[in-house]
Amino acid sequence: MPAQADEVIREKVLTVADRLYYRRGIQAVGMDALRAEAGVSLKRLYQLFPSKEHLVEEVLHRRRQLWNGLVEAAVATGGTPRDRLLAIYDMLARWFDEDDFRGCVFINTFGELGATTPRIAGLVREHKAEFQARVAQLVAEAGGPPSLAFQLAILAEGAQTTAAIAGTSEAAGHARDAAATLIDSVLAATATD
Amino acid sequence: MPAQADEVIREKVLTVADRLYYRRGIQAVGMDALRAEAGVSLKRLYQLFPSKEHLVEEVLHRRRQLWNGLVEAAVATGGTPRDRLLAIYDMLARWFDEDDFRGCVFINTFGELGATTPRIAGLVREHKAEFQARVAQLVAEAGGPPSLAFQLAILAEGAQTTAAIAGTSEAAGHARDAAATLIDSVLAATATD
DNA sequence: TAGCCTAGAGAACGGACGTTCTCAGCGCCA
DNA sequence: TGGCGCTGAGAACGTCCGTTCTCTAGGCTA
Repeated sequence: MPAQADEVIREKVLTVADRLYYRRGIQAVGMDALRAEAGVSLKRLYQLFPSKEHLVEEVLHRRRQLWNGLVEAAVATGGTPRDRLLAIYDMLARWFDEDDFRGCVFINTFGELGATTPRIAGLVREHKAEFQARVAQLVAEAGGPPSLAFQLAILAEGAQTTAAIAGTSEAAGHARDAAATLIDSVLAATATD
Repeated sequence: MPAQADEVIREKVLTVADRLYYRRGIQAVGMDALRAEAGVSLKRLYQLFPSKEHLVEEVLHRRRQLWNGLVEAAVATGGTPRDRLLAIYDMLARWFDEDDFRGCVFINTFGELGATTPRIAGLVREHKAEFQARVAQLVAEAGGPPSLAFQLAILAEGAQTTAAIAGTSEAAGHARDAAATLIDSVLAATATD
């Protein structure tokens, strides 16, 4: 048996790394813990990923795609542009309620490594910029101005941070309510133009 | 000369630790770097603080008092309750514009140590709860409901996170605008009751 | 002046971590 | 069958960190 195909092992390692990093923090999870949990030899680990930093970057890349998928799934529910924007906060509420929720990976990673690892800080910045751009697109479809998109993105960030630290999911509902108020306020104003 | 008084050295160490921890992250700053920067012997360091964790807790305690002072100073500018609430976001804008701004210490520390050090996670939670309570008090004085206070607090958190990651200070202005909209929306609604 | 207490400088210790190396075992092809 | 190359297991290496220990020098008291 030629061991498992590289791609399968890669996925396994990335999945395990994502779970452990998210639960305990990146610096707290050594390559050896990863090896043990994933059932892979250290040699193979370093064949697949040249260094821990490369591995971390791939984990973040996967998280980014996962996040984008969640956003698109929420937005795809259809309805009015207003509904589609608010669906993002409903998605947040479901996420916050998961047992192992511990905040936004990117915010946590920025706090842990942003100061010492510029590459990682850049990845986090790109991810957040991408989300902001998506929100701006949805806001534009709703006929709202870019400033509303900024406000809605800030609400989403604040909800994630607040839910993580407080350990409760209620922030999602409050953010949703605030978003609805902001959207309606702006659309009412433009409607009267 | 009996060396400097303990209290003076304590302050010096705490000031240096705060600066280095904020700039580089806590785990990235060893006790030896602290010793070098503060010009104190390791012996004295461990006489003043029994462990690194105790030192970190004191640094966070000082940051909490500093933050509370900034909030009170902003709020003390007077004006209507609405003005006093919005003054918090003006304070944020000034803070974000400082050269060495790198986000909220508590959010960063939660991301770095929250998963592994429950005591520190607790301190962060307490700090954020205290801020929320203060906002709730100001909202109550403005005649608004507790839900508005939640929304305003989420905006403040989101602004801090967004400004830190993006490296720009514009989030404060957007958060302020959103806060004004939310406040006016609620007060208009209660005014019609 | 003699002895003692304290402080500072830095070595030392124990452990953790990222990364590399060794070595024994096993499949594969000539 | 015999050797080659790859594999996994884990030891080893170099470094760093939190914490403690040692040693030396100097000032204060008697």
